[in-house]
Amino acid sequence: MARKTGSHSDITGPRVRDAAISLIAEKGFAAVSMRQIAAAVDMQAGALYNYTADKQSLLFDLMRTHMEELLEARAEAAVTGDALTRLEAFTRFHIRFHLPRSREVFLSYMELRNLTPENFAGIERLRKVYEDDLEAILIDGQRAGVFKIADTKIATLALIAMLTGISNWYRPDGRLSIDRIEEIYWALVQNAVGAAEIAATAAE
Amino acid sequence: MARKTGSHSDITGPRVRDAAISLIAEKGFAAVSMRQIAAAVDMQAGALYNYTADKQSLLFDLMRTHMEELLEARAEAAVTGDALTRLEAFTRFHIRFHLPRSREVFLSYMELRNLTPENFAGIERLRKVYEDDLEAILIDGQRAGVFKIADTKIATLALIAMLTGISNWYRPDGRLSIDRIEEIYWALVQNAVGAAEIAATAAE
DNA sequence: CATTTAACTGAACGCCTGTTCATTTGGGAA
DNA sequence: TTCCCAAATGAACAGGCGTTCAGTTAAATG
Repeated sequence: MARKTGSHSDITGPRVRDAAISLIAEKGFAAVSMRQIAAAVDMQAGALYNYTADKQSLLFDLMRTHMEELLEARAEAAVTGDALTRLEAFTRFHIRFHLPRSREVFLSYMELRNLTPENFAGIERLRKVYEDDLEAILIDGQRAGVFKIADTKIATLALIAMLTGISNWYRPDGRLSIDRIEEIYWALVQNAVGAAEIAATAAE
Repeated sequence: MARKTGSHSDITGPRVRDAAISLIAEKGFAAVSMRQIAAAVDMQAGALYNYTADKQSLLFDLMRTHMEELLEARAEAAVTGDALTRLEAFTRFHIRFHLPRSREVFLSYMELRNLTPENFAGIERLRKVYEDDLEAILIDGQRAGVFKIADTKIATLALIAMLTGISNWYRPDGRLSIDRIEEIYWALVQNAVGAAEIAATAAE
């Protein structure tokens, strides 16, 4: 046996990537073998090398693609307006983008240490773009007196950690809908940056 | 060669555990071999089996010990008083306990999926005790009208994710001291649960 | 329909894996 | 000082690892 009926790189390529994402998210990069990935798409391990140079490149490609899709989606969902409006847009975007991608989120946060130093630097650079996007909003709001933040850099990391943590417990069939989660976290974010406090004070 | 001069299980045991924590935190459980751990303490791989039944038990012991030390330290640092006071104590305790234990934190959050189902259940049970501790504080404060929280369960997870995220960027020689980090995060936590807002409203 | 090319197999490579065990040696007690 | 046991060694086991490649088959091209 050799080439399979109906086989096409356009079809097999995405299937390989999808199987790799699932397996790596479940077991971890180091714990998943090329033979396991191949078996998941009903192939022999050797055939995977039509789709990736090696195992390391496969991991990097998955993570880079995830980060690029994140930045691209964020750019498309860009919003203008005051800091509070933009913070709300960021919060809701983050949740809506990440919740349906629990495998990729898991993978991207867990497998950084399995990247070579060069590949790691590449991913970190993309991650920093996203963080800077949020920090710019916080700095703006701080300057406008709308937010009350002790340290915008720390607040950025704290908010992203809080929001990304949703992926650790969210289940599509769980107690809370995505809409409800958005509302709850938007309230938490608003409070955390001191926006609610200012609002209450202004209402005096 | 066989038994080494000055060798004692009381000494070698902790050395093995410490080397295992460092290596697993750095590379991940699946990526670290028993031979690598043994080499870090200058032994042969076979000798490790004087200290652990197998590789899986080693991981489980490391994680269980970490969680038990967390719960024990938390019990010792217990504070009575109103919800705000106890929330502050919890926040500061969490930071002070976790910051010097970045390896264990990393390991405990990353390697859950490498536990067998039974071992996983054991660790999750301990984790839940800690989460419930925080949620009890939030529920109390909510009832007393001191906190303004949409969903105490979610707020619990959000706060822990935010606080534990510190371990991802904290460096002992970094820009911020532990004291300063405590202050910044206590302000964020206070805000997030709506305590600051209540305070501001009351000051009208 | 003939030819080329893309997609895949299956075997092989050297190396590493967790774990076991007979054997050896040092430490502590009698 | 003799004895016993704790604490290691180092070789061996069967099996899995990432990766390569000659060979085979289906699809695409003309």
